[in-house]
Amino acid sequence: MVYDSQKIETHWQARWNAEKVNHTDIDESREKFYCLEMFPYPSGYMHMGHVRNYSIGDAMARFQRLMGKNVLYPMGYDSFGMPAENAAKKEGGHPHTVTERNIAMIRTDQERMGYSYDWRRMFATSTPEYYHWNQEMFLKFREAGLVERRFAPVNWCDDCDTVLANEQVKNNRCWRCGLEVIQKDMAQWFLCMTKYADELLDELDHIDFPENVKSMQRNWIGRSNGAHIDFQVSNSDLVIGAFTTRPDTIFGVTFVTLSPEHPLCEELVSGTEYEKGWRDLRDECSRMSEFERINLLKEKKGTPLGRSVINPLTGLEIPIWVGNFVVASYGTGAVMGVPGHDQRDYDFAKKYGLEIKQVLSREEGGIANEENPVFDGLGWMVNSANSKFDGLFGNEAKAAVIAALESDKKGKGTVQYRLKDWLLSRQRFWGTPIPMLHCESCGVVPVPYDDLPVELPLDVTFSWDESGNPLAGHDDFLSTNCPQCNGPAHRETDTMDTFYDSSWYFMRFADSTNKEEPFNRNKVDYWLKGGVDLYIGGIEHAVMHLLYARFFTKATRDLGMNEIGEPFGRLVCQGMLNAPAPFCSECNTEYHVDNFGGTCPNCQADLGSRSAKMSKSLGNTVSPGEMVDRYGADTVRLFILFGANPEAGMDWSDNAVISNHKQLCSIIDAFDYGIKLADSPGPLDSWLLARLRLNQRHWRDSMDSVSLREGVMVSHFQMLSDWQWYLRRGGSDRATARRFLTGWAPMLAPATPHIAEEFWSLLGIGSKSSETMLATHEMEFELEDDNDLEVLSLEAYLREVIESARNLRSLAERHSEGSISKLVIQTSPSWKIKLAREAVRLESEGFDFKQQGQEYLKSLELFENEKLRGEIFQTWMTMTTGSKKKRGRIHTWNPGEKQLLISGFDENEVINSASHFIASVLDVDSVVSYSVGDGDDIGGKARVAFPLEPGIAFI
RNA sequence: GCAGGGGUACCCGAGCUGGUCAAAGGGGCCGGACUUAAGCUCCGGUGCAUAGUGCUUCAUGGGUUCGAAUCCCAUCCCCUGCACCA
Repeated sequence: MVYDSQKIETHWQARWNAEKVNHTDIDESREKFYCLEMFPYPSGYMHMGHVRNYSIGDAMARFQRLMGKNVLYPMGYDSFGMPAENAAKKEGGHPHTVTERNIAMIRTDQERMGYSYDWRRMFATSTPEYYHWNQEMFLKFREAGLVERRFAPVNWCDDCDTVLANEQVKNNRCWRCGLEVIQKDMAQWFLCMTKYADELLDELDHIDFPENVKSMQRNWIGRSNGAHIDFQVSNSDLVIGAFTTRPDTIFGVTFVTLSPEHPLCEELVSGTEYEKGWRDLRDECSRMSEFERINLLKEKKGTPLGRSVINPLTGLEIPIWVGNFVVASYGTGAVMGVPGHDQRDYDFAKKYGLEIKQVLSREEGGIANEENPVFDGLGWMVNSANSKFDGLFGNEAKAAVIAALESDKKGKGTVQYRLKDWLLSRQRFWGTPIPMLHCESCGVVPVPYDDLPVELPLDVTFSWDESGNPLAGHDDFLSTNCPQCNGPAHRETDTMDTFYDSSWYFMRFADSTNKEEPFNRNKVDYWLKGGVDLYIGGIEHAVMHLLYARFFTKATRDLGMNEIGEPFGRLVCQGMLNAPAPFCSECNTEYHVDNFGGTCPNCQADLGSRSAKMSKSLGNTVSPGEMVDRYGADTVRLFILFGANPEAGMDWSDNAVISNHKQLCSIIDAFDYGIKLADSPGPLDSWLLARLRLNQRHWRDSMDSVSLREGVMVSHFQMLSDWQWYLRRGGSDRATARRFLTGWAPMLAPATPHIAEEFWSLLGIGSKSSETMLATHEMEFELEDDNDLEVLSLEAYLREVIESARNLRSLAERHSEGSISKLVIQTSPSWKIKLAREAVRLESEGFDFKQQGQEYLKSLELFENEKLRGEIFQTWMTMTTGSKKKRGRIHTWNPGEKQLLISGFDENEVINSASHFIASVLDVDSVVSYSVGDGDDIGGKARVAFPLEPGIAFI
């Protein structure tokens, strides 16, 4: 068979399509499997990262179909967002046009790869058919009290001309364009995600996510238990609330520090000599970029406010300061200073000469001394103003302080989160319009359900000259009437964050053509029971998308729309795809591939090469289309899956791609040859079929646990090398080959489906209708035979003997004068075999060789032989207890070898019947094997002959 | 600083519920066969020693054990996330 990948692949893609083999619907009689890849943004052609993502998903979807599961495997497009707007500006068109074109491009690429999506379910989020339901759910959330419109300082990106959610700000820079964000006060729409903070956090303990993802989400939610403590300002009604995780240190508070932006500051200092100091510090902080402010090396700075507060438990007055290290947005923006037990407070107190008080002891009943670095662990309370606290430890101490505060109404135990509500509104065009109106008399009013969807106008022209949101200047869109008073009103022009779209798309896939509601509850409950069974995507969404989607699922559950709770069962984060890039080891910098072979632009050193993440900026990308044209989709898929397990990073290598292509060619040769064999049963037939059964089990286990690399290793490598061994050993039977190939073809399907389907039809099994195609085939596994162990072990024994002989051959050459022409093998004498059987039998009965072994040996008739007695003893010990260095053979023989020993197989027979083969493999003229004593002791090897380890001599 | 994940032979990478581990598989490199010829295909080798058993190896140093790549402790280094978070 000539391997024309283009022809084979397009042929089968057309057939699968025509026979609708990938369509799935609810089938309660079968176990379901929902396989999903993270929603792609259609930015044009598919890139290698996509290829990796989908090749993993498709392999798993196909595998699960072979296992008889009812597989939901959909694809769609997350098509709202900025890039389409920018592209439209560039071209002077509409984002809608750009988006439709890009979707067509990526879909063509995906189809060419042979991914087995149920395309009937495909949708794009930028269509009114989808975002209609975004809007409806928004209104439902609002009715449930989950939507708020608040005036709040928000993160603003000037380049993107919009606000950003907290999650979308990385190192104070926009996650999309990298520009530094600034703070702006604006009225914005929020989704109250914090109401679900506890559930989002606690459920992580029960989800099958990778640890690093869980860890990132825990960090992000950032729950800390502690106390809110009210400090009354002296001679005033004002109260400063502070959050602390260490209420047990309350008696060590010697000052209170406010953030420079704290609203009370101005009131406290205005008109006093301290006002200037505060204003200077505040202005300095606001001028500073966030990057400078979080710089650890930066010095702590503060200024007193000239006022004091009262410690609620001691009644003592302590000064109020302002500190540049206090973050306004965390907790209350005020911190109680405990320099005795907090390093940061200690440094601050030292610098400004504030009092330092130790109130915790390292030992029970001990005392507390000033230490630097400070003691910030849990300890026993000492020096409390109220001695009833002294001696309390850790959590007990915290609880006692909280109880005292609560009874005095001066504070309470509380929980603080780092997680903020989800800032939903964006001042952009290409997103879901927020379905709200602003009425002059009624205020903010929701659009009635019947008037949904609020559609984006298509008669808008984009250009770089226009800044801001085109909706704000579009009168047809803007002006409307208030549904309550029928007076004039204008529409909300903010649109939704696109993460909203991807927060429920996995539920829409269960029912993507529903025109009455977002999705039918029964369908979602069927497909999403236990969550998406396998979700594959990048680690970059660990916090944002995965957290939003989890929140959404819980919120819709509480609206009665489903019963799921957690959207994703098993999550797999695929590793990076790397390719070589020029690298300067001096500057530790990678450069564009154009610099290959040149010198470092910075230091002029010769550039080396290093693997780096594929990126446009380095130019080290590889075009999937080009690779598919050259080698075919199956080769690209095989390379991707065999290159590394899904979670691991992998390096692109042209050589490896070529060698994978060769591997496919070899597999084709195997099928071509195997299919043409004539009836010729032989001794190797049972071995080949036993290997098939063993390989199938390994393969199934590996695939089942998404260890695709191991799976492919069995299906595309081990199976071939077993087949080749069969042929080398003279196997050549039609019926055996057919059974083997029939069992093999389905194993090839997950990674290389086209070639597998081709084989299936070559075998004459498939291709006639959808029922007989491999794509819909449910795999049957041959039961493992009781004899398999022995059959496999016999051949393994032969390979072991050949292996040992091969190793000895080169040594033997050095010691022999002429050239080597003959191999003489002496197998162990029968008494050694008897001992071995005896040892194996006893071992299986749990016999204690250390205690009773020698005595038992002496009881044997064999031991009467005085001439052999020494050797018998030594052999027995080697078999049973072993030496200091090496354990007894009864512990190192594997089950198969033990089986061989017990079965009483004849080593000489095995070797002699394969003598021609052994001779050819070892390049000798003849091979002869006999038991020690039945022939000459060549080379004195009788001595080393041991059961399963014959003496080997070359002459 | 906190948290998560790592450090295995020339490279990538498995193993890591302790013994069958000088350590799978692939790449690279070396050798052989085939061929007119190969960058094709097949076979073999790839820590050192060696007519087999021996020695030294799985970041470093200790420990547990009859026995450690695997378990425990400490140290060093790398990657990722969070971070003057109270």
